[in-house]
Formats: sequence, structure tokens, C-alpha cells
Amino acid sequence: MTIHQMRILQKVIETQSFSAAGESLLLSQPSVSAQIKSFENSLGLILIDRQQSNQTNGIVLTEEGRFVFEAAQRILTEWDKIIEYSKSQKDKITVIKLITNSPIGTYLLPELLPHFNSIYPNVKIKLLMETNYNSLTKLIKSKSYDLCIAPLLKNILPHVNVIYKFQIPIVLVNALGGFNNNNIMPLNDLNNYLLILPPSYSTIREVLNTFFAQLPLKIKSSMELDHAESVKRVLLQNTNYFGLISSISVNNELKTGSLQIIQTDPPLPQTEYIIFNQKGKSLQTDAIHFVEYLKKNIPIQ
Amino acid sequence: MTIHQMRILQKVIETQSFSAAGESLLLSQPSVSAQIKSFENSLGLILIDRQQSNQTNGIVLTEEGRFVFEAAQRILTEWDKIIEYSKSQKDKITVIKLITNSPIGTYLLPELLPHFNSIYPNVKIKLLMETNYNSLTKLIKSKSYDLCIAPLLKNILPHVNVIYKFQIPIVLVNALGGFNNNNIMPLNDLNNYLLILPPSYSTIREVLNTFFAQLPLKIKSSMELDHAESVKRVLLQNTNYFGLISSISVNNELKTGSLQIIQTDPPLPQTEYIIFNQKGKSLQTDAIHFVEYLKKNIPIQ
DNA sequence: TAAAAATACTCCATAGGTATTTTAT
DNA sequence: ATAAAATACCTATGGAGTATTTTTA
Repeated sequence: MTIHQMRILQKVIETQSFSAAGESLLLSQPSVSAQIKSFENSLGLILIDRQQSNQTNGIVLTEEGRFVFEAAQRILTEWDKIIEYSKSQKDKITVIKLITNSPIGTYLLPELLPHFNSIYPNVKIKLLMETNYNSLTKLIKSKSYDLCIAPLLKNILPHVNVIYKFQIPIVLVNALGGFNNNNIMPLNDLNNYLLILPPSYSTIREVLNTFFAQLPLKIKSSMELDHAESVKRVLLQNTNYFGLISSISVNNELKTGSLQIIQTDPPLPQTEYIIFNQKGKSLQTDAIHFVEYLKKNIPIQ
Repeated sequence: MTIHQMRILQKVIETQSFSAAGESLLLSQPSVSAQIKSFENSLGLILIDRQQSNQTNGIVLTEEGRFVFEAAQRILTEWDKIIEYSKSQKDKITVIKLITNSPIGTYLLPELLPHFNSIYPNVKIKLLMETNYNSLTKLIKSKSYDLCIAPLLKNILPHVNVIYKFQIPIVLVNALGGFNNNNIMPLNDLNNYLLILPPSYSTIREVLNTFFAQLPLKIKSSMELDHAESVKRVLLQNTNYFGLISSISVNNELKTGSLQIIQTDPPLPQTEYIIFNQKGKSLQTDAIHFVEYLKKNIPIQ
């Protein structure tokens, strides 16, 4: 007994013909015969009275066939409700309110979103980007979001469901020719160079602050800029400058070779990112799809 | 989407575990995973929130999963009703009231019924045998039967649904040695021999009466007996006697060779048997099974 | 590190097809 | 004679298995 067999039985009764039912369901007549017979055998009952059918020029259910047919009708009705529901859900345009920080929102998502939207055209990602560490924390606590991609911030874990973790390196870069990148730079030497840190109060700056707080080393930014784009522009125009920056912000420059990574000793930290939603809330299907997509497509170094 | 997938989903929710559901349904855990995933893909929905599930140590449905699950529950309930119904029908002992005449009831059915009953142990064939032609006709018109196997009697066709037709030859026989059976006997010579006809008013006698009424030939029984068994006893004990008899009544004797068939010119008629039930009534499943069985197992000459 | 779920793969049962036969009008 | 259903036989999809990897507590 299968749903398919029920649907075939229904169509056979409706059309009063095995052949017509097959035509309507895009099946051959022998397939219809076989399925009806298999249906009957699986129950050990005879559903269609071939004898009566012959005499009346139509399909006649047996008494047992009527019972099974009635129940099958109810099953098919419920079945169709599920189909209809799934279609309506798929057609529905859903909005995912996504909070993130500057590197993710400026560099990572613009690369991924067009492709994601081509797969899930009915999902709109409403992006709210917040560079400032404190503002981002406040936003998260305000609970007006569906999903958030951010560095693992202090004191937010009690408020969130962590869904996925990934790391993005922080790298020391400068323009090609400004440093022999076969050498490893001792971090202690950093203060001998012109150094640009990420914007004050940014999430990446916070990560760096925490990192350097553990070391007997104080570093200062030689220039305070408000955005990674400004940092990159300065670095590219002046090979004397070195920058500490999230690797995804300089992905393109590293590829083209206009900026280079300089290894340090000890090595620089990674930014521990988490994808999360509000504690206790469940994700919508589309948000799950989006997270699955991110898991597969975030480049992990 | 299949019922099987719904049942698996149901068990996964019930046991709160893929592995446990598999164990309970005698499936491997990977099969459960695959079916749930296939279920989700077929709908384009995500039914189980793996994320939440991980955090709560249990299986958590998404909102969409809840809708589908509820409908699936209703479907499975109806499904189980059908299963239960089919079991109850199969366990039910059914009685088929079967009317037939002497040759079928005495010689054919006793050979077939034990085998049929071994296949369908819950079907009881209540056999009502009626030799007399008029009594048989009355019984049929009284409508207190489920099924009847009888020669095509006059004036009963309006009262019955004919389900199946078959022929049983009427044969001229005598004991081995009484006649050179390489010869063909002209029917006109019949009156020169000692001849025993089937019992008066029996169905076979009626068929013969109708047959001979068409010919310019009157035949008489040299001995009136009440049953084929009596006829056969006389024939076997006295090679001078010839008998006109339904071939199934002498099946065993022909096999052992104690009686032989004598060809006639013109040939003797066949008895046109019909299997039928009451006009307008539909057959019960078990009666259909019985008829199907007869169709396959009645020896057709 | 242990338990559960996901993944990769192989195999076989069954639904589907075409060609043909049987049945019924 | 024709039209519908049943039968026979072949093919291919997908569901089940085992082995393995991944994930998370």
C-alpha cells in the first residue's frame, strides 16, 4: 500500500477506466493495472469488482474497496494540504534580519549574497552592519534580529544560541616592497614601524586589544582611520605603513599581490566568529538554509 | 514524500532520536537520516531544527515541521485504520453459500475444495447440491445463495450475473471390451444397445433431452437410476450396458481405463456450465477469490 | 572520547516501460 | 473487430545496507 497506489485508485474511480487513469497520471495502462493489483495484494483484499465492472461498463468497488477508498480520499486530502502548504511556504518571500560587523558585511557577504539569492530567490537578507563594538552588543541584546554574524563578544553568550563558529585571521600587511616578506617580524618590533590599527571601538580592534593585553607590549596606531577602506588606501600609497587588519578585508589585495602578509612572532590571533540567533528562538527554514550556505561557503583558512 | 517517511518522522519525534527510531523500525540509522532528508528535500522545507536539537538534546521540529507532522499524524491514523480493517477482514471467517448440481458437487468440488481451503483457511464453502432440475431452478430463484455453478438452465438468465462459463462434455461410455472403441458409433444405433441415461429430471438429462429433441431420434433409458454412482456400478459389472454421462462423473474410471469413451456421430453435446451469482449483487472478496480459483483449476477439455 | 548523525558507496527490489495476449462487447 | 485490461519481460531508480567521517557533549 502506497500513497501512489491510492492516487491511482482515486483516478481509476474518477475516470471509471484503467487506461484513462493512466493517461491522466502519465502512466501506462499496465502500470495502473499492476499498481491496483499490488494495492489489493498488499491488503489481501479485492478493491475492484472486475465482474461487476465488466457488466456495468464502469469500475465498481467492492464493499471492502469502498472502505479503503473512503479512507484513501481522506489521506489524499491531507496529503494535498501538505503539498499546498509546502508550495505556499516556498513562494513566500521571507526576510532575514542579519546583523554583522564591518569586515563581514563589507567584504564577505557582498561576495556570497548574489549567489545565495540565485539559489533562494525568495529570501531577502536585510543587512544591518555595525562597526562599533558597543553598539553591536547593544543591538544583539535588543533582540530585533533573526541572525547575527559577529566576533565572539564578551557577555553575549547568555543571550544567544551559537549555531556555527569559524575563524578569520588578523594579518599584518604592507604594500609590496615595504618589507622583505621572507623575514618573520618579531611583534616587539612593531612599534619601530608606522602602524595602522583597525578603527577604534571596532570588533577587530577589541580582539587585538585583548590579545595585546596578554603580552608585555603596548602598541599604538600611528593613524586613526574609520574604515578598512581608508586603511588600505594609506597602505597602498605609502610602503612605510604597516596595517593590522582582518584578512577578509584585504582578500582582493592579497590575491592581486598589491599587499603582502608579514608573518609575526608570536603569530597574530584569529578572530573567533560566531553565527547565532536569539536564545530560545528557533530558526526559520530560510535562515537555516542561509546558515547551511554560509557553512559551506565561508572560506576557512 | 512517502508514508514511510512520515512513519519515520513520527518515530523520530516519538523517540527523540534518529538511531532509536531506526532501531524501533528495524532500519539503520543512516537510512533514517536519508529518509528524513529526502522528506525535507521533496517538500523544500526543513522539518527538524538540527541546531535547536543539538542544544536541547532532543529532536526539535521547525514551525513548518510541526505543520507537516500534524498532517502526517492524521494520515498515519487513517493509514492504520486501513491496515486494521484489512486484517479484520482477512481474519473474519466467511461462508459462501454455493449451489450446484450433482456432477460438480460430487466429483469436481471434492477434488478442489481441500486445496482451496489450504490457501484460504477462513473461507467456508457451504455446499447445497441439488440433482433435480426443477428444484435447482427454484433454489436459484429463491435467492438464498451467494454463488451457483450449474448448467445454463432455461429462464434463469434474467435472475443472475454470469461470471464465468465452461463446458463439460457428455460422453458415451462402457466397460472395457464391450465395444471396439476404434469404431465411431452412429447415434442412430444407440437404441440397439442397453443404454442408461442420467437420472430423470437431472440437469444432465435435461441437456440430453434438449439435444435429442433436435434430432429425428428418440432414445430410452433401459434402466432408471438415481445417481451417477449407480450408473457406473452397473456399467462396470455388465459390459453390455452403455451409459450417457457427464465426463467429470467418470473421470477416475477413464483414467484407470475401467471405462472407455466411445465416439459418436454426430458427437454428443457439451454441458454449458455457468458460474453466477444473484443479479445486481456484488461478490464478496472471498467469493471472488473462489471464482478466480475455479477459473484456474477447472479442467477444461 | 564516546555517542549520535551525516556522508560515501554498493546492491537489490520494485515501479515503470514496451510488446503481447486475453477478455468482453 | 475493437477496445480495455491482464500478463510477460526488461530496465533503471531509489531505498537499504555497511563502513566511515564528522560533530558535539
